[in-house]
Amino acid sequence: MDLPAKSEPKRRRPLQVAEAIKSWVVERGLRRGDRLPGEAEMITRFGMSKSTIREAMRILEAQGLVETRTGPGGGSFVGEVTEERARALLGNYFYFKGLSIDDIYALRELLEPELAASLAGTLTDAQLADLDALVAAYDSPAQSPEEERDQHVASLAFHRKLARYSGNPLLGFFIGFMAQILSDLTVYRRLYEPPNQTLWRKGRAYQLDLMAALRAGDADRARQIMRDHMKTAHAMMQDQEAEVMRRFMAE
Amino acid sequence: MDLPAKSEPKRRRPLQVAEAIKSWVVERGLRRGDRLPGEAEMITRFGMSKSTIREAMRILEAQGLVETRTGPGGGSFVGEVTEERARALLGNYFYFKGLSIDDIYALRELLEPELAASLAGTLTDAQLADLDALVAAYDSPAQSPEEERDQHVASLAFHRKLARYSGNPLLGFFIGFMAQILSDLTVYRRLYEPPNQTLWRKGRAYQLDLMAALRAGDADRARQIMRDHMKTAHAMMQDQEAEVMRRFMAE
DNA sequence: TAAGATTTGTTCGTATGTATC
DNA sequence: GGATACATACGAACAAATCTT
Repeated sequence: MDLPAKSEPKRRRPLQVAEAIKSWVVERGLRRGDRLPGEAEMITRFGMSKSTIREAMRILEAQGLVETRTGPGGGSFVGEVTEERARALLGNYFYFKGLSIDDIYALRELLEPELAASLAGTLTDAQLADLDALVAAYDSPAQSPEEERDQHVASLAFHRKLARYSGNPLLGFFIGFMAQILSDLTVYRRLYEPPNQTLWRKGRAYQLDLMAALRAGDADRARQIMRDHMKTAHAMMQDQEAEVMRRFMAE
Repeated sequence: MDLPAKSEPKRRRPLQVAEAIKSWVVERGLRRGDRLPGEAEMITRFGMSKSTIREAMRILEAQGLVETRTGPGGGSFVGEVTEERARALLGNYFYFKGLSIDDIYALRELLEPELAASLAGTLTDAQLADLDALVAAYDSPAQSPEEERDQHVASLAFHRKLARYSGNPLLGFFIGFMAQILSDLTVYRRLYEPPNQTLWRKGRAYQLDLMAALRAGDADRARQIMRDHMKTAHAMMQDQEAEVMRRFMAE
């Protein structure tokens, strides 16, 4: 572990220590769950105080890179950054950016159809069953605004799950991120009121058609269904206030 | 500012404080540069020790949400998350994910052409001049592997700049993120050796054609040029080792 | 330039909480 | 339950940075 030169200015030491530990993890190719030196050892190795070391660990924890446990056998461990945390951290960036519904849908309309096409015929029975379970939330038309909202959130969960099943981690993350934003937005404001029977019928039809195409391995049809779906969803939300993300995402 | 109940278990207090401060910032709609209470006030407000408060501030700093300065008039301030930091934090997520060249180009081929099309005819003279300056790095064929590498990095900077000029922050970030990964990768491994005259001619031709289409406001042509460009670039890198991102991104 | 004021940054000793055996 | 091993929290003293005069 590189100690920052003892002659370094006596400021921002926690950050320096955090960066040193990061490099150390990379150099050794450490994996999730691997052990890091304990507080006591860090203190002697870096020649810095307990507080400084602890602040460094908080930095790494905040980024999701380490996890810490107390007790015997405890200590700090390399911690894989979860998708949830990555979404939250990226969400903080867009908090200040004034994202619009149009911005999000411009991308969804590009990406979601390709995702659907790429998944056609590749899903396992277990995965298909999971998706069916989410579609089941659409079984009957919503009787109240609350139910309508729940159905919309379930539909976004459907897209997130599709995204996770993608073999492409980048595509999966980008789509999951957008679904998360829309999902939060839907819960925050109460969109989609009042309940709308025609809308329900359409939404359900899309999901069922898509599942059929996915099972059949018909990529072109899956792509086309998703394209139509996105257009409809976009049109539906278009009237909403333009600016989203006026708060930080949950961690 | 919500104080976590004093009866809370005596663990993870810095994290609780950090979350409380986040909510406080959101509730008040604070903007970049707005002042946060000083250490002394936090200590009394939360009834916690200096160390705990400081660890909380390190957490927020690590996420890019606050900045801190010493001295009179100093203190902690709301700090807008920079694009650079957001890229680094998201990069940490993909560090563990084993991203492949194909993953990245699958998305570039979808997104970059639409970016080019959306920018056609919308750029200011100053923006066009900035882009020209980057194209100038391609003026003459590379004489060495180092020069070749510099040219490729310059070309990725060209794409990052295009992305920044996009009116869509989401599209801009996604494209910028991918360019950053490829740029780091190019510097890290020494791809594209030995120098290749034909490649240089092609790369230069793409950039010039694209600039012409952007100036002319010809969206369809810009899209098509970018599409071809992506296909070529993908093919060029396809032989490279599949796995990228075996280190953390620079902050 | 220098001194003083103000605010964060760092240290260290002590005490406490928590999980495992 | 007691012993052990580890992180967690506290607070007072001191260092460093930076603004003002």
